[in-house]
Amino acid sequence: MQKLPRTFYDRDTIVVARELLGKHLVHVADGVERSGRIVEVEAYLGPHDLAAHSARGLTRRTKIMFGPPGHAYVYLIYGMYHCMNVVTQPEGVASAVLLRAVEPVQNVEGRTQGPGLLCQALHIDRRLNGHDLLSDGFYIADPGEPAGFAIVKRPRIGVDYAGPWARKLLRFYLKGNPFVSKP
DNA sequence: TGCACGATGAAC
DNA sequence: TTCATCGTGCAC
Repeated sequence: MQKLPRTFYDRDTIVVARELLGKHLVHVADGVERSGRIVEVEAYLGPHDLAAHSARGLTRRTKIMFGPPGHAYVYLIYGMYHCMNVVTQPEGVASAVLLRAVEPVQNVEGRTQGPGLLCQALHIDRRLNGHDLLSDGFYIADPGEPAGFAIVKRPRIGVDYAGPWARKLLRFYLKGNPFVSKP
């Protein structure tokens, strides 16, 4: 299975988000390799996107989003769940793709439909924040499946406070897939 | 130094 | 609809 190259992430965030669907997220922890097929994502376009953390500018938390593409941006939300993002576009452009749901592939226990559950099932926490996704142990790969699936566009979840940005169709998922968090 | 509030999920 | 639970960002 081919690991995605840096150039895959160094492109327009919406393009990267759509093309991440069907790819496999792989994480090796405690000698166990866990992986899931990405079925739902959301694009966050900094710094003008009011729904993105990067809208507040460069801070200690968001500095990863401003960094080079192909790195993981993992943060704690509501004090109890983690969210996994992939940094996109060149260094200095604060944009990322939130992984919202995966379909279990290998060594996955529990549910994976939703950003918090996804991280829990694949043992992802904020120790992985800033991790290079081209390294061994934590990466995204192309399983080489034929691109035959339909993609659905919807507004993002949980960002109603973001005014006009809340209504933009920046959430993408595989049509009819049972592992999508909110069809 | 203090405090209001989430890119959530599960229970009621 | 409500609540658990805590790091972050910004006001004092």
